[in-house]
Amino acid sequence: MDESASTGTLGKAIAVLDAIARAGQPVRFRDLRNMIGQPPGTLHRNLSNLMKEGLVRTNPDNSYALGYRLLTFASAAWASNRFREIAEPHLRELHRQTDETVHLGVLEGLEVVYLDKVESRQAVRMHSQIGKASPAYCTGVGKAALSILPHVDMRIRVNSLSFHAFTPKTIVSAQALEEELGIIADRGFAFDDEEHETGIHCAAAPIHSPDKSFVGGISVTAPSYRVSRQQLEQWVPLVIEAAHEINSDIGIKLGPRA
Amino acid sequence: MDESASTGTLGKAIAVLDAIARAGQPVRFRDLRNMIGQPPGTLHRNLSNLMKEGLVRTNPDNSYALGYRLLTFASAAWASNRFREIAEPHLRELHRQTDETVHLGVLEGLEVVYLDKVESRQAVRMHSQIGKASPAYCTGVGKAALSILPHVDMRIRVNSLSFHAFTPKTIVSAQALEEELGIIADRGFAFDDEEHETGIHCAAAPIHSPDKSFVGGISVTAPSYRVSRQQLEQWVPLVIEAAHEINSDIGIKLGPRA
DNA sequence: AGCGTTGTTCCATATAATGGAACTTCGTTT
DNA sequence: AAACGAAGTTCCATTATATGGAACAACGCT
Repeated sequence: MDESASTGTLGKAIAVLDAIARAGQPVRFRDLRNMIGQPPGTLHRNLSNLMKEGLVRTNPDNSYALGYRLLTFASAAWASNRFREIAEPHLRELHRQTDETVHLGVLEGLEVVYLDKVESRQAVRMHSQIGKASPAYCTGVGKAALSILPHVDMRIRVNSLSFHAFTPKTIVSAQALEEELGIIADRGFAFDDEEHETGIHCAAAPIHSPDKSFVGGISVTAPSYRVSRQQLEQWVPLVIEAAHEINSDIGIKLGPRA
Repeated sequence: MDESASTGTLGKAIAVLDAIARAGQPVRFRDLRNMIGQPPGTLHRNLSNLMKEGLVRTNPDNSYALGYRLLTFASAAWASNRFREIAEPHLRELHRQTDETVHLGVLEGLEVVYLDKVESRQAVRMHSQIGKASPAYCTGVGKAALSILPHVDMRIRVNSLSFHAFTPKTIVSAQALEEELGIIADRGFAFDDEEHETGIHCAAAPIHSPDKSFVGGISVTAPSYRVSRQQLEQWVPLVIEAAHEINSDIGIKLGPRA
């Protein structure tokens, strides 16, 4: 695709942040050198600047990790997000109806970023999923969102994907995905049938702002062993209804042009 | 603090992000111009670059908001944070013992950033507090953390504070704060007696890595109407014990030099 | 203790940011 | 609806900053 327009100095600095994020654990200077080919002097200065800004911190063993200020930015981003705010009561209602985990996600390029989550038992990590980015092609929310894109846009994205078989059921070809998206577009909802994680399936429906500047989806997720496919199918009308209400609310609360 | 060393281009870009974050709502181009005095061309390019990087997004009405990628970075920062991970079971235990809200925070300059939270009823917004930055001088965790800093460092920070009386009980002078921090340092724990928010008080204890590269605290917070000062005082040993265990675990799990 | 590796500093050069000004677009008023 | 003013965008010569090779320092391993 056309990534022609460069973001210059900022891009290099963010590339460093991104490398640290992708590592998923504290990384050493040399690891970063291997991940992004910046020369020592440059990398060192980038890290130094990022540290001064609080976006990167060091551990005593000279390993680098993401800084706490990122949490502060994310907190602000989350708290001020109107779409999330509008969707929230509907997520709660959907959760009340199903007693299963409900997600709100937004399409960002080829990925879905989860904006909110309501889950039954706060069992494990409540917030761990917020902000998590997952591939759009193997998640319910992602497929639902892709399905409502203008055809040209959708094809461009589908054709720039590189597929990975997370499970035996993961869709791994552009043709198969396009076909699936066509079906989803027609019926207005998507299933994720253990395509991202074995034992987990979900039903999802797309949401969007009137002008499609915001495209995402909501889903009800459950473990296959506990919730049957039939049960999931019975929830579809609820998911769709919630999605429609969110769309309607966005139109009302953000104005007709939103 | 000595912020003398500039972060150049990156700093200007982050200043834009920060301005959007501080606004707490979508802002227009002209608002940003007023907040940070960047000339139109420069501001426009900064915004444009930040958008290409996914750190800023636009609403249809040309207002700017924080981008979703910030959530992804924060998610990674949170998930990979060893201190938080180590503290977590102790936060849960403290919560089990008190049945009130328990916080973990880290000192960042003059502020406290909340890294984790365990609360009784997941009533309102579970994650809303994670990543939130609050002034160190009027929060239990903040005062506890400040109290264990080397004296020089502490004085520098205290003297660069600008105080704001959030409530009638807020400490608003460097002298009073230093005195309070001395008391806290001696006894090893802090109270926040409605200093940040009327009707909310808490008991806190400092935590830190052996080399003080990480300095923070934990607290039990409760509404004054429901939990008396006496009750809070009875919890102090529990808070201190949890803090000691966290300190010990950090020493063990991150190695003696951590 | 010595050596190889990892991380840091320096500086002439190349590159990207700067910001004034001209231009376009949008929203508002008459 | 047209005209006006304000908001936002583009352009480009100038200036400031990033670049990265190389020399240097610190660390950790045997």
